Amino acid sequence: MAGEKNKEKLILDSAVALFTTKGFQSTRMEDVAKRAGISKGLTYFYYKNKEDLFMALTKKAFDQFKEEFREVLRSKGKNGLEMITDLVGKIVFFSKEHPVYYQAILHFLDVLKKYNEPAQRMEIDPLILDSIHFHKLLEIHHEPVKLGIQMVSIGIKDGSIRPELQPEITFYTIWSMIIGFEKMSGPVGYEGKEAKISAEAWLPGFIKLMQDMLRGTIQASRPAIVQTSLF
Amino acid sequence: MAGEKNKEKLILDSAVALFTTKGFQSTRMEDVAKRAGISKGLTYFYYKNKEDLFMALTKKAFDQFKEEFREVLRSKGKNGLEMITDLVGKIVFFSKEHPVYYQAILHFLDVLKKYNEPAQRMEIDPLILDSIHFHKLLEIHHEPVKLGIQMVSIGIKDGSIRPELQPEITFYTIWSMIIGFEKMSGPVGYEGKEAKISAEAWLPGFIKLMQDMLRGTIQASRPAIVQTSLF
Amino acid sequence: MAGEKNKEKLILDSAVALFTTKGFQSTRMEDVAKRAGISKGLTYFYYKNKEDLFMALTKKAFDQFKEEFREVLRSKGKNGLEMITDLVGKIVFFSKEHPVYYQAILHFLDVLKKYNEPAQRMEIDPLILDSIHFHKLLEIHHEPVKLGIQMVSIGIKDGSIRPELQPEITFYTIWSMIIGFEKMSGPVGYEGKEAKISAEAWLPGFIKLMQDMLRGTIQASRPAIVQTSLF
Amino acid sequence: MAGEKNKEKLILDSAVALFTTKGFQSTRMEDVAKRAGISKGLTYFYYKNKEDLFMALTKKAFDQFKEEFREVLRSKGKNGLEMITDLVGKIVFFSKEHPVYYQAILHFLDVLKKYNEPAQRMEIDPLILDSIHFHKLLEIHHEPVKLGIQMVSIGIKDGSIRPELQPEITFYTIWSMIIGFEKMSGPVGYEGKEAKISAEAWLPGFIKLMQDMLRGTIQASRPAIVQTSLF
DNA sequence: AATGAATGAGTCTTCATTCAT
DNA sequence: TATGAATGAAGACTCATTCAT
Repeated sequence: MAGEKNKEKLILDSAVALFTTKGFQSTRMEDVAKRAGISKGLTYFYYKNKEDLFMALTKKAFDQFKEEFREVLRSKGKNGLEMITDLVGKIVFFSKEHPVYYQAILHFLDVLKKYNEPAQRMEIDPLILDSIHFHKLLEIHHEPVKLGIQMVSIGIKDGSIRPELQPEITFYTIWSMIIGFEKMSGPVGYEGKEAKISAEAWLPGFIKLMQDMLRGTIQASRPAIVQTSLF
Repeated sequence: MAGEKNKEKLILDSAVALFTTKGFQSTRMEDVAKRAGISKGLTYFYYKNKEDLFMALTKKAFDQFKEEFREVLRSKGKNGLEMITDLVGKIVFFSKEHPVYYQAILHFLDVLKKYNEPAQRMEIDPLILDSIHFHKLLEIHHEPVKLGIQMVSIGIKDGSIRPELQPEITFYTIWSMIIGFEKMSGPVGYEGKEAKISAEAWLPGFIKLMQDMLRGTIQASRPAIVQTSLF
Repeated sequence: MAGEKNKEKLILDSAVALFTTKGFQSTRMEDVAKRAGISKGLTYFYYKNKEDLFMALTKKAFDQFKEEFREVLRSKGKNGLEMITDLVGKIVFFSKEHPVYYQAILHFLDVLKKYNEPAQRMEIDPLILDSIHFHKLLEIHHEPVKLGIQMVSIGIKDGSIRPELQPEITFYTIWSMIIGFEKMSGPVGYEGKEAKISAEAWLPGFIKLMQDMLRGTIQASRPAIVQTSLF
Repeated sequence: MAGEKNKEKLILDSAVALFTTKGFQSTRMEDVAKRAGISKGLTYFYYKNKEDLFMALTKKAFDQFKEEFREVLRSKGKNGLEMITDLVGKIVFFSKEHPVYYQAILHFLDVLKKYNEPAQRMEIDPLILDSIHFHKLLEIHHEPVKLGIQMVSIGIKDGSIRPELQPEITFYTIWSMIIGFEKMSGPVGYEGKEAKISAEAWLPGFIKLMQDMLRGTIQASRPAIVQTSLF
């Protein structure tokens, strides 16, 4: 039937939903199948095993993630610094909207770290190394980064970012900041005796610091560019 | 006998060693016991269950982590910015020397995020919530951060850090950068066709960017303070 | 194939055999599976857990038990007192032929006692309360009793049982006697210095006493109705 | 110190309390020790193992049980039937006051049944056969019964019980009834759709039936002797 | 493509019991 | 007598994966 989603996608969507609430480990393949409205066996027809399914999900996460970068690049009338600022907002939003995708990306970075260190490569689950989706990821994982670097380059050209900065190093640093920001929203949100700031209060300050870092001069007169539309 | 370590510590050390090579999931309690030279049962005498053992390990990780912060604060003759710079180096080093401790800390941040979000608190493994060590962690996890904030304050006072910065926000942002830096050392190290920089090449640039962010003015004449002794 | 028993029944039969010789506690699920000629996992496919399996067995015990009552009621040409007498013989026989079924029934009565006492309901193993078979048992456990009460009513109508007796109280009392009789066959059979009677010698006297109780008059001329065919 | 109960008794009391609420299986030796205020090891000094402890408890149960019989026999001015009636009330009360003692007695009867059947003797837990208390029980378990038989004999002599009854068979039958009565209070108490009588309503009818059985003639004019003081 | 019964390796955890002190 | 750390056998249960149909 025309209106019927293909099974492969059905399974993936089911996995996303379940991984979101129960996590990868605690989600059973049987439940993935049940939620997708198919049999357990069929799941294994489309995905070799649980890890393969997760790698497929990770691949989709990267595709979606890259799309966020593309959208920023497509936006007209913005300088490089504004693009980067937009991007930060988009990624923070992305991590809230698609927590599983975001976690999958982080997980892939961990695997990649081991993969790039010959001594640790053997510690990676063989099922992951087997997955065709993992190998696709090895090919494409840098694409979002490439787009990000492009934004920094644009910023340097249009003067919104300090000319002496190296685009690669700069963008990697920006992404680092973002990744860490997400991790830190746990302790920051703690309403206990000693917590001073909340996650919401932190974001503008965080973005401003990043902008200062990129601009290199303190421009108190010109307020920091902060998205508020997203939250 | 004087040379005899107490069993509790023996177990913890064994767990650290095994978690390092095999990971938490793949490590069997039986192996932890075996490596510690004791019986399986005794492991459960000292730690309620595997999660409790991991929480104890996490507690130790935080203690050790805090010690790194303390050491930096103790060092005489350094201004705030230098302290922060030292700290970054120390943490990067710490994550390499004690990867399990570092991972345990990151894992705790994830749990904490859920813990602080009432809707997600129930998604946390009950065994974790049961652990006395988890509750100790809730009490002390902010201590390293507090010391870090202190460093920023010192930097502001001694003029090495821009006076208009808010210490809390600033330090959280710094820590974010560091956490992200570690995560990103995976893709960065990728020697594939498109990778431009290596992790080693990134660190100095990363630190310089951070310093620029904190100093707020570009001081081309005065080179960035970069530890090289650590690597 | 026609001759192939379904697995569910195979497991139950295996459990009956093993519980008979080793008891519930000492029987391992793995052995149940092995004896049934299947894998351990399949056992858990059909029965949630060991308690669930035992409840399923108990359900079957009640069904079988009820069948004994039905058979007595179906027998033509017997008055109520003769029916009751038959029933006693059948139950005594049943307890010898299917000791596990009999024990399961007694065990269920113990659980039921707790279940009916709100303060003790929480002392029941949660796995039992979870079992769907337990809830079926709650629905049907009174059915054999109902048939027994019917027999007493028949006896009252046909004059073989004293008219002033209340059927419910009377039948419950009869069943009590039977249950106790089984329990007591232990000490009675003791061939030690002080034991006076054996279980075999007791049964006829036991039945006669019961009949006297029901008839209410001593009819020395008419001998007591005792099954001898069963033993 | 004079006021200090001896440890042996302390342990036994602790066991009684714990077995009452959690049952034998679910009670851990450690908890028995803790509640007794002593160490786990000492428990094993006084009792060889858990089964031995339980057999000691059973022995105490029989002693106490026998005391109930003695009290009835000591009471002056009662005929045999009245004594039996008193006894029933006392036992029913005993089972409520000391549920663990009562269960221990029933459990012993089950073991005894196996013990008396050579083919099943090997199915008995060897630890039970090892227990010195078990062997004491083999010596004394018939004592309460002996006293009960005595009561029936008295009843026959004083004319309150039918002369043609055999004391042994008769008393065993009475005890059977009582044991069964206790078991049946579970289903009887069920307030569901089909339950006709409650446990409280049943007891008087039960006692009357027993009395009718013993007396052998219906004496409508002389009301049944029913204890009410106990409930 | 699709099903779901069947498999069995994998592990945590409990607890009665012992023994050095 | 008394302690409590230490042992280790025992067993329930899960779940990814397979395969006959």
